[in-house]
Amino acid sequence: MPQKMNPSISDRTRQKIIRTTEKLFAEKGFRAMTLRDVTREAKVNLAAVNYHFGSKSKLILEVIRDRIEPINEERLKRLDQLIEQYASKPVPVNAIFDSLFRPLFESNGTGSGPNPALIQMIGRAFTEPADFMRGMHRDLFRDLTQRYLAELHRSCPDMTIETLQYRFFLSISTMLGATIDQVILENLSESKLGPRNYDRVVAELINYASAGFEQSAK
Amino acid sequence: MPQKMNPSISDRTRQKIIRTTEKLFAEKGFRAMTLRDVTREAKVNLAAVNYHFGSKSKLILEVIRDRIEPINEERLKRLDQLIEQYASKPVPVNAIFDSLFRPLFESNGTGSGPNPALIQMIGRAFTEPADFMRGMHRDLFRDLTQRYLAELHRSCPDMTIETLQYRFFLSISTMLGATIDQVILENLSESKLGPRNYDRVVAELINYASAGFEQSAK
DNA sequence: GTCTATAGAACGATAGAC
DNA sequence: GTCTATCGTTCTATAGAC
Repeated sequence: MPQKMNPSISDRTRQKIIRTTEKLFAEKGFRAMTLRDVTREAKVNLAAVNYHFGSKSKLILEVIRDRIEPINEERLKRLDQLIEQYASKPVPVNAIFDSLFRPLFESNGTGSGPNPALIQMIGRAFTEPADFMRGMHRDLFRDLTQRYLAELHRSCPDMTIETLQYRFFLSISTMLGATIDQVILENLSESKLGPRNYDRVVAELINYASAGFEQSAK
Repeated sequence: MPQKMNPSISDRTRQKIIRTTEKLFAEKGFRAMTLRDVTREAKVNLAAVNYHFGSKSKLILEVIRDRIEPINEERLKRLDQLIEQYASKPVPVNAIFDSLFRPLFESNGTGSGPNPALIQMIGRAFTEPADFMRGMHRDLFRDLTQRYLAELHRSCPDMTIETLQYRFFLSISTMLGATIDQVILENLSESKLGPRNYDRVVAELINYASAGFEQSAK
């Protein structure tokens, strides 16, 4: 039976599988990422995946869950800090989006700066059409969404709930698009936007989404 | 040898394959969409796909290309109309985005109103990680992108080229996110945003992207 | 916990009759 | 142009030795 309580033993195998899964799922999606790919690149035995994780589905679900949960915790932590900081006054929209977007792009999972594979993997997890993903979306994001919608409503009290939901959805879409494939960005721009300048990407994303959400211009 | 010149003969088989491919690729992506699925649902023989299209890859490339090209033509037609309409003055950003987004959501491919499967398929085509898609992205969108970037530059002369590219990329991301999966939207909103209210989606999308792009608020 | 070997199923593609 | 039948490949998953 796989044990999850003692990380000091040699579940280096486990960790190698997780890291390689993250990378290959980000690049290729669920169906195109084969266990043979993963085990070959991680330099572990093919049978190790089923021993440690039970199945391919359970592997990918566990990897995604393990990566997203700390990010969502960090998001809520920052949101709470903002609410405290602004006392009872509404938090500015761009500060709310900062707390929502930045933890994703700063997340590493290993402890050393932004992790492109992880960022891309989370975008992929959202657009992955495999059936077994549906339930996970709800589990991981329902409460978070309600929390952010409530806070945005407090900041934009004149906006109808429906409009608020539409614009929040568009903001999430923008964030996901910025994570999935920077190759598209390179193709579209024919410029040097690609090389993982996440500081700039995050800053642009927060400004863009805030302006789009509030639309005080029009 | 498959013939493409005479649509009056019975390539009803061809058409049934194309429509079913569109639907299943939109739902499941390239790898998870099997030819057995397609031919079963289209009620044609399994061997018909290879007879008419040569291979699974050629099938999906042909379907995507046939659907996207008319949309891109319509986009450029509307953009030209705007330029004429505004004489030599810069075209407002929201009008530019209108010409870019609306043809996608109004596209049908069959001649009768918005086609959800087609809209979703185009979003899927962008996020599809399969290797053989890369070249197609560039073929179909490089010129279009350059054209729109040039026009947006004329409307926002004070914006640096780099910023312009970043924000245009974010606008494309927003559009794609709005096409791919309305199930996510339903999960996130727990509301009745889902039922294909494309008029509302397009209007919100254009306003959102225009405001995000210009950011005259901040 | 790691390995080899393989079962069992599904896939894309094609040969050949009609 | 449509069909049946099947080849060859690749996949997930597992049995069993070490």
